[in-house]
Amino acid sequence: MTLRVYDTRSREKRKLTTLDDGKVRMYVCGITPYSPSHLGHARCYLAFDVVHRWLEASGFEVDYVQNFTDIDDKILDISDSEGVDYSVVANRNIDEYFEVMDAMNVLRADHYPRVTETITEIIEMVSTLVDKGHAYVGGDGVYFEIDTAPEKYGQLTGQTLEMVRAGAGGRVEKTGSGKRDHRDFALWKLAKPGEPSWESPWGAGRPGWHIECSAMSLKHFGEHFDIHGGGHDLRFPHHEAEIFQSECCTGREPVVGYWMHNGFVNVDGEKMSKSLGNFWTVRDTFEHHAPLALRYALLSVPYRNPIDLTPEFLEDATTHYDRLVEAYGASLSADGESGDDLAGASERFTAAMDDDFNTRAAMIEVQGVVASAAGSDVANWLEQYAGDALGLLPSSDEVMAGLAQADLARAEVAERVEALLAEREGARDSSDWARADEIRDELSSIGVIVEDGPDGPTWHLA
RNA sequence: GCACGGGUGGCAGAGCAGCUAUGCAAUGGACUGCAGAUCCAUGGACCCGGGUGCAAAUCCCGGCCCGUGCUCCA
Repeated sequence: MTLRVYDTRSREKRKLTTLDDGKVRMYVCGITPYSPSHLGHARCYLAFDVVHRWLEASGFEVDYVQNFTDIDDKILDISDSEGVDYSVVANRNIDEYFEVMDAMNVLRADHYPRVTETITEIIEMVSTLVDKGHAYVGGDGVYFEIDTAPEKYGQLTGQTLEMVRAGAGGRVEKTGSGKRDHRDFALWKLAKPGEPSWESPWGAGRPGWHIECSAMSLKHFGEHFDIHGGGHDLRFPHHEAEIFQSECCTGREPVVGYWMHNGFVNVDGEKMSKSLGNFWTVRDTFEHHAPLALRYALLSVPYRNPIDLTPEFLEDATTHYDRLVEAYGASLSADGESGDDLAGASERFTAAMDDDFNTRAAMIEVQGVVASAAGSDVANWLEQYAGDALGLLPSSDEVMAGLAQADLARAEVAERVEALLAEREGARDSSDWARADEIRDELSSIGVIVEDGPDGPTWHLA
């Protein structure tokens, strides 16, 4: 089996070969914590959580770094309006991020560097770029000069310098007053009065948006690393800017072996975004769907494709997720094996995941196993594939506790239900359907669902 | 406008050259007083027009349509 990964830069799936055999260095652009996490964040970090898990399942040692952009214009806007320090806003949303991601079984990365803890390295990197002539000091900050490395333009998006100039029209003119060329981008922004700032050779200020990722990856991984991930929208300008910064700083290229970009979450066919006002936070979604059901939904489309989110889509996923947990619970409680041959499912699952992490195809195999008979072998299979690899299962303790609780709840009403059912059977025997249905309605009103079968009625709690 | 990606059954959504995708829904049957659940079965799709193949959702060319990027964004 060969793991193949789609690389945005070469626009093809390539066998994964890493700098050091058996080891993967992976950097994923993290959030700017100025608001609670939304479903777009969930999709991204879920996607890379699966990458993380599958790389480990495939025997790689993974060093996973994900940053927090904890100082930024939007954070400052909010901290100003609330009259609190920027760190209050950032920390609040970082805590929230971890809470919702934990709930969705997202494994922790190895490092979560923050911009404000990487200032020294950022200043060093900017200094090097200035020294090498790739950056200049403008009136309001330090800028990277695109024309010093024009050959690096468009590696991820295919755009040329001329296209960007023509296409962006007048809109870019207003950004960055100290730029020589509108395509240049800020490495260091000088502070305006009252803004939080750090001392630098160019005056007090803070880092531009792009430089942090270059500085952090250099700090943690060195001049080259294997996988760089992020949302599709980050390809330009953010990731192309990183290529400029990192490669011009170290002189080593390419800085990244495989660029991976996840597709968007859409609502009614349009990108979900704050500016369109059509976004849902992760927490909102938890109101109606279990965290792992949401995970199920977001993994049921391959990570590169857009997901068009609808209530039906989420309900569908919830149905499947419930079935998965039910099958897992039944298999945990089962004596003996199912007798089904699960080898084919394992093979197809592995082939699917090896093909650029095709979670959709892999989950079809999970659905197949879910539909098979209960047994300890099924429980083991589900733990390995649906659980460890896809992160879709609650712990066995949790599932067993859930079953025990359900038994308890059932026991509490059992006596009364059995009495009513006995009366109903009497009514049915004498063909008194009105009375029988009346009793069924009564049971239904206290949350008991009655189902008649060949061996008499069975019941369960709604 | 330019760049990148996509257009598959009622819906969601895989497949990306030859073999039933799958799920939900639908239809028929079994079971049933009815309902529900379950089981079995069935139908139904590849945006349009060319081209290359023995063979094309699948590759190539040309349209049309949609999304994203070109400005902060996962």
